[in-house]
Amino acid sequence: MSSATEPDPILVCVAWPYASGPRHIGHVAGFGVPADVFARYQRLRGARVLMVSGTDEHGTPITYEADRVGISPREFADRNNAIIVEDLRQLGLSYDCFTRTTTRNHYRVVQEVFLRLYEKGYIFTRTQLGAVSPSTGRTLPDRYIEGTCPICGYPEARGDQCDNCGNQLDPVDLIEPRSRIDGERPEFRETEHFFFDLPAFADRLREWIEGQAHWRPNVRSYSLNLLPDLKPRAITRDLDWGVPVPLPGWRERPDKRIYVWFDAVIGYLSASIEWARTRGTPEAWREWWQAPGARGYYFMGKDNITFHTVLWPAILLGVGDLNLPFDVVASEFLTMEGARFSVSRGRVIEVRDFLSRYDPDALRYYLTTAGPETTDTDFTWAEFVRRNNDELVGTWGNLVHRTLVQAHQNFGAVPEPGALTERDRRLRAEVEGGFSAVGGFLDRARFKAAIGEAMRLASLVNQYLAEERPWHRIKEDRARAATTLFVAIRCVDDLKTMLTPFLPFSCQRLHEMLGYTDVIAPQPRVREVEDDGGAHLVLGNDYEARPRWAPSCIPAGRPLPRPAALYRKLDPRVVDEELDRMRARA
RNA sequence: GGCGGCGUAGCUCAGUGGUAGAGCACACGACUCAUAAUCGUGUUGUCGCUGGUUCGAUCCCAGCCGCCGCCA
Repeated sequence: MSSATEPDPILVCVAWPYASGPRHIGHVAGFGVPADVFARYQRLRGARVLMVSGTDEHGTPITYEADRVGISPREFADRNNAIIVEDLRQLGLSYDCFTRTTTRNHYRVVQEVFLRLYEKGYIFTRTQLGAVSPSTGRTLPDRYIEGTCPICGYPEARGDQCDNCGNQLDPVDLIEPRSRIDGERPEFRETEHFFFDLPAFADRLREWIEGQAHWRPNVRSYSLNLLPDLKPRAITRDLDWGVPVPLPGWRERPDKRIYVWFDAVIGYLSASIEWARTRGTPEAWREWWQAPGARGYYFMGKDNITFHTVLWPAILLGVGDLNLPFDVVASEFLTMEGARFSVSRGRVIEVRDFLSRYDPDALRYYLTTAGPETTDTDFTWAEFVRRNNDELVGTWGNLVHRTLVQAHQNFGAVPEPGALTERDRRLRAEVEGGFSAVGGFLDRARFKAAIGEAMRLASLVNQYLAEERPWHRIKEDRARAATTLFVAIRCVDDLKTMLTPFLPFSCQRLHEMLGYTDVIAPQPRVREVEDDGGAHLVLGNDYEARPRWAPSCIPAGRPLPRPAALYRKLDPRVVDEELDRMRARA
């Protein structure tokens, strides 16, 4: 039920990081941090939020990487899952359930979805020619095959296209084809696959997408552009690593698995179901997936738009009875010191590496204010240090510190105010207006604008202190200084609430410095969950949804502890140190 | 080859059919409570190029140049 006082349920679906290795800050910039800011804000305004994701662990790349390391795909996925879970925990991403695609629960849900679509006639079989490695018996994806281009004679054309002449190719046509893995010549065999009948949904998708006026324009137009060319899409592969096809005669086959893209998007649903089962309320997921007022927000990088605006909605339409996405918030790409992230060239900074030297809120601040929200943006160490020192520490951290130090030293408590002046009231009104201004931006997933407004208000409070000069005034008019500091503390308290979605760690510390004893920024925990005999890691927690998105009522007289700095200023030398590290990896 | 994006002050980026903004950098001033942080004032631009639509375009359209991405 929806009403003005109780917001509708909010489902926050976050793209599933691929477990082929540790993730870098570009990955979390695109979906992790924005999604968490959004989820935390929604909880603060009292909405019931369910935020789900997990590691995406099937697919050919993982089997190859595992082979290279000499372990099984499962072991390989286990390792990376553990690393990624720890990264996300340290970043404070408040998932309700961050799981993985190798759970029994996920297999079951994927197979149910498959069967439902199959029974409705949206899935059919078709025979095609596929490349197979003779020695391993494994299928080779087109881009893992190279050979001489039949059109221009370029000797290193890939199976899907020739980098020299740009023509699209079929691997069967390559002259002297060879595997990029081990150089051997692939065999081409007939193979039968299942296809999902996407064209059957083209009209419904068009009608639906055209109605989504609130989407980011590029997401909407990009998606509409895809529709005229929709073709049936393969949803199985010749592979032994993945979800088995749940049909008689297929289920037992060791060489046929559901294609990773199909199983991964279903993870949103399976993770929601896992969350509900684990907490002993197996039907609770329906509140976010079937209630008419529930809204699903999907966060991802722009490379994933197709899956979230076309493929997944088509699956949902085919299954029926499940809500389509309300918004698909796609971010652009982050680059690193002027070029794409490149693991092989050392142009990369992994999340865990970053967090071993810098605070999570410093990274969250940077990724929100300078991240790829609407256009590609570049991460540079110089800009990271600059924004940390000038903005996070200088404007906001310093406002908190100067205010609390003065209050603590002179009064030991929130000072008792006298009558507020016109100037006092003007500042209070402006800062309190931030709840609707910042909130309005956050409701529309406009994160840069939201944090920019909060920071602008912080500057206004600094300006107010510069004018009122309580440190000077206190010598002749202690009562007036008390009022000024009282006003400033209430503003700081307001800004703390507004900044909590962005900076949960430091705002929780500030919350306590202001004498509160409860938790405003709960953090996720890692725990083991039993799953039909196996166990897997889950990142999550029970977060309260309690309305706190409202002006400060902090009472005068409340004792204040001695304040401590919220943030660390960075030595500009770290820029060169980090650049040296990067060069050393190259 | 098809599709799409981007090109705005030294730098990073906003933005709007009516001749353009923020932060940083830079200069000067104020203050000294505060992690030498803060506050104020000021300077900076043929809004990629060429045409078109319009009374008027940086914002609409076409072509071009440059950078980038996606798809096949």
